[in-house]
Amino acid sequence: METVIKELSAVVSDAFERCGYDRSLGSVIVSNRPDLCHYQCDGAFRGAKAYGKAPLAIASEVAELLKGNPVFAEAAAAAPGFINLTLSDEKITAYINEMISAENAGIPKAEKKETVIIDYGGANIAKPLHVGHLRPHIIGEALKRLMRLLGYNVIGDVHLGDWGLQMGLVIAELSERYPEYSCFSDGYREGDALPEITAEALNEIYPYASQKSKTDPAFNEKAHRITFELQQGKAGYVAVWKLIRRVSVNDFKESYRRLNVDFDLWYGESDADRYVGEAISILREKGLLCEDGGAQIVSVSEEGDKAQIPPAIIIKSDGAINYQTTDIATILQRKLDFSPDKIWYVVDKRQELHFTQVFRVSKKAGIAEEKTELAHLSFGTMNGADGKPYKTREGGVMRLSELLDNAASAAMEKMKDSDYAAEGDIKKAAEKIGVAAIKFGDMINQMSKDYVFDLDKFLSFEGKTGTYILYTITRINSILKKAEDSVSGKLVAGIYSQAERSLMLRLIQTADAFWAAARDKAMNYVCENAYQIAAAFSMFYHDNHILSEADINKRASWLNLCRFVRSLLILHMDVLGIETVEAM
RNA sequence: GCGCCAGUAGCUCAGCAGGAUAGAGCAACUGCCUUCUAAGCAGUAGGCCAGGGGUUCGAGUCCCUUCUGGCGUGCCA
Repeated sequence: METVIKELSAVVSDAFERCGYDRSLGSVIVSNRPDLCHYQCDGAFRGAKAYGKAPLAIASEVAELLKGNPVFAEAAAAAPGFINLTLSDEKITAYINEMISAENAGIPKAEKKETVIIDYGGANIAKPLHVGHLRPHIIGEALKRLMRLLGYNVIGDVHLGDWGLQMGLVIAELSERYPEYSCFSDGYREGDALPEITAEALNEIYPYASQKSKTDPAFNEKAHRITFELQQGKAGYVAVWKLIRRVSVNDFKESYRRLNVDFDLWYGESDADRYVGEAISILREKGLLCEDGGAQIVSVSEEGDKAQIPPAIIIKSDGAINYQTTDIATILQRKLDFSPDKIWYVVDKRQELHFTQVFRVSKKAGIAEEKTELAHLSFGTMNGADGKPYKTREGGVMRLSELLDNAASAAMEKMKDSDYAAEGDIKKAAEKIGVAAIKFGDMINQMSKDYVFDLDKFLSFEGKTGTYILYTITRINSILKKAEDSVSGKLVAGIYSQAERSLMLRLIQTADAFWAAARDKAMNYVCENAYQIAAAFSMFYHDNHILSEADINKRASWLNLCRFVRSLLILHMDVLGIETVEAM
């Protein structure tokens, strides 16, 4: 299937061409005057100058040709030069019938099955997940699902932050607390006992060590040395590091399970370590590497830069590598393993300069091929109601698990009054509703902007929320359950009401919304489309009583429409990585 | 200082390659449950799209500029 916009654009472009105009003028958009028409074309304005004609004259000529087409109930030129297109009920119905019988609601797939690596998550293993980790995980997961649905070969990599100074800091602190363990000395042998480490302990140790390094130069020096020695493979440090990594990742996985987030690759910065040597040799061979103040750097300034961009530091003066180096080595690794067409990084916008440096070095050195798209999909900060980075009431950083608990218990509270939720499933459903509220509430915002995270707003479960979508689905479930006649998934028979028509017009925009989301890497389009469908359904539901409908055909048609709306909403939620509930 | 990003209703945000009358949710006010879940539906009110200049037949959208805010700015990640 083709999306409606593509299909209509082709029809209108043909008409422009037959009238002697350039077919590029025939692009169609969804009407912004739904009172006048469903879709519109503004090409006559653009053609007016080139052809020396009034826009309205061109529009009229083209509209005249479109009039006979059964796709349209009406195709008319409107002053000062719009072409207004109203679809016929037959066309709307036929399109939806096609969607119903097609795979994935007929959303077309990409022409080429390109490989896309999405690097998202990126949590630092030195400490547990906090609310700041929410965005990269859920947005990355949703993008992965969207691109996969659209026919791309998508690889999600968690890319843990596990190879930098933060590890040196934690190990240095542990060595001072547990000096008796051999892993902190040269005498470590494989199998020697290691200190007990829990995620809870890391939550305290890392901030403590980080603070200490700022006031205690000797400790700071030690942490840097340990970082270097770890990267050199010193056995005791590697053993402790592996333990920390295991403990943290296990802890992360619990939150990932709750968030419905999963990865194809559980790599970290450390996994690029074996490519660091080769990456550095390439930089050296190409003559890009130079020494500066004891460090090995690569200059990245280019003609046309508005400001001097600082060089990438490949080897620090203390001998250790930093995360620019591991990110460059990771690009090399990915090229060798997957030869990706695109690598997308879902990372905080504050790292923009870092990625500019990494991308430039990689392209200059040929570590990334010229045709490979390297993109930093930056997201904004999650702020509290005061406009500053989100904190708990006590001023601390809220753990991600705590946030999820809060959302689940608020949903639980609400479910208690429900007559519908099955007793045993309430807890499960409440958890899903809480997660849906959080994820939808986040992703409906344009990702690059900072946004205000208002917990109460998410937990109110009213209005334009994930809960609204889930609620709409449960209402449909309820109808379908009560409709004893098992209507086969056959076709919609006709259009009986305005609310129904509006709903159907929303449904047919889905493929365009998904493709626009992929084009702009904007999951908020998918959220918005889901909301619009649910809202249109609610109106239809309110205006038409389905189960008491006496006309057999009408009733069957409506039930099928309900069934399709449900599956389409579930498809939206699935792309967003949000699970739905049977009843609530 | 320089660079990047943002500024749309009281609040939180949309506005998907410049199109016709700028939309939604919340909050406020009015209605609607003896028929499918009221976590809903319908309605009222609320805007010099930060200010100024430009490009265009047409600007919230593009360009310049001022103001305000956030972030970044060579050995943290």
